[in-house]
Amino acid sequence: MRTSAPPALEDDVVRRLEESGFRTTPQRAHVYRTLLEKRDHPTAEDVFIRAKRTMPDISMATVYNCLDALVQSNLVRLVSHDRGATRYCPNMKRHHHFYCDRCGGAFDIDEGPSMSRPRLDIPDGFQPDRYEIVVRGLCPDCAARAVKLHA
Amino acid sequence: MRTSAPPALEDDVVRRLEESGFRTTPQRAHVYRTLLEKRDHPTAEDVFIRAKRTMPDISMATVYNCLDALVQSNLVRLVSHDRGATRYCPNMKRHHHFYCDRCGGAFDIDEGPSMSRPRLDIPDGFQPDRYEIVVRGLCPDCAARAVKLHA
DNA sequence: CTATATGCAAATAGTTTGCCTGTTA
DNA sequence: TAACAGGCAAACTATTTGCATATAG
Repeated sequence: MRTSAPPALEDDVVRRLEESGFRTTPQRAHVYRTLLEKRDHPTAEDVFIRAKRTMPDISMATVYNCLDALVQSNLVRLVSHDRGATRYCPNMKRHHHFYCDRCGGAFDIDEGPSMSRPRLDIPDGFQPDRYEIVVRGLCPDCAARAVKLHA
Repeated sequence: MRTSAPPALEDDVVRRLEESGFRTTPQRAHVYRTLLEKRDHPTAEDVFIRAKRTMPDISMATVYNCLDALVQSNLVRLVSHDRGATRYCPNMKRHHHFYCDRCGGAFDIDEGPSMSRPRLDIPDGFQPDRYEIVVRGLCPDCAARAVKLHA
C-alpha cells in the first residue's frame, strides 16, 4: 500500500492527457477545472465564459480544442440530445441521463444499486464498449409547471 | 370489427398530425414517406435532397418544419449523438441505438425478447415518459478496419 | 375565409480552420 | 528546438427567421 497522499486531481489529468497523446497545457487543465466547478452540462460557450473569468485571454477555439482533448482522454463526456449546442459532462462515473422534453435540460441519474446490466441483442460484428440509459420526460420544474396549467 | 382494409399508412399519419394540432400537407406526408423509404438515420439535408427528387419545389425550411411536426406528432425520432448534424429516424417501435465511436454512424438495435426493463433510481419530481439504451463502441466496418491495422 | 404552411432569402448559432506566434517536452 | 498548442479572425455548416404568397380545413 502506498503511504503517500492520494494523487492530486491534477496528476490524474496529466496522466490521462499524456496517455492519449496530448500535452498538458494550462488551458486544458483550466477548462477541466471549470467543468468540475459546476456540473450542469454547460455548452462550449458556457465553458468559455466561465473559463474567461480567471483566464481572460483564453479563446473559443482553444475551449473547443481543450474539450476535444478531454473527451478523447476520457475525462469528459460529450452530451448531445437535441438540435441545440453540444454539452459537456465531467462525470465519468457510470451514470445515466434524463432529458427534459420541454426545457431541454440534461440531468445526471446515478445508477441505483439494484440496477442490472440490460441484455440487448447486439448483432454480430459490433464491438460494444459502454452503454448508458437515456430517459426522457419532464424535469421537476417543467412537470410542476404542467400541473399548474391544468389546474 | 371493421370489415374494410386496415387503414393505410396515410390515414395514420393524418390522424397523428391532427392530434398534435398540425395540418396535413403534401410536404409533410412526403417527408415522412421519404424517411420510411431508407431507414438510415438521414440528416435534414439528406432528407431534403431525397425529397426533392419527387417534389422539386420543396425547400429546406419546409423540410425542417415537416421534421419538427413529425417529431412532435411522435411519428419520427430525433437522433443526436455528436457534434454533427441532427439525424431523423422513423422507427417508433421501441428500439435502442448503437453509435460508432470512429465513423459516427447510428444503428438501430432491436429490443431482444429477454430484455427486462432496467431499474433506475429517478429522483422525485421527474416525470419519466420513455427510455432508450445507447451503446457505443465500434460498428462492424470500423471494427474490421481496426483489426486490419493491428495485423 | 382565415389560420396555418410554404418557399425564398437573409440572418443567426455553433463549430472548424488557417495562419502566425508562443510553449511544452 | 521541433512538434504541438494557443489566439484571432475568417470560413463553414446547421438551423432559424421574416415576409409575401399559397392552401388546408
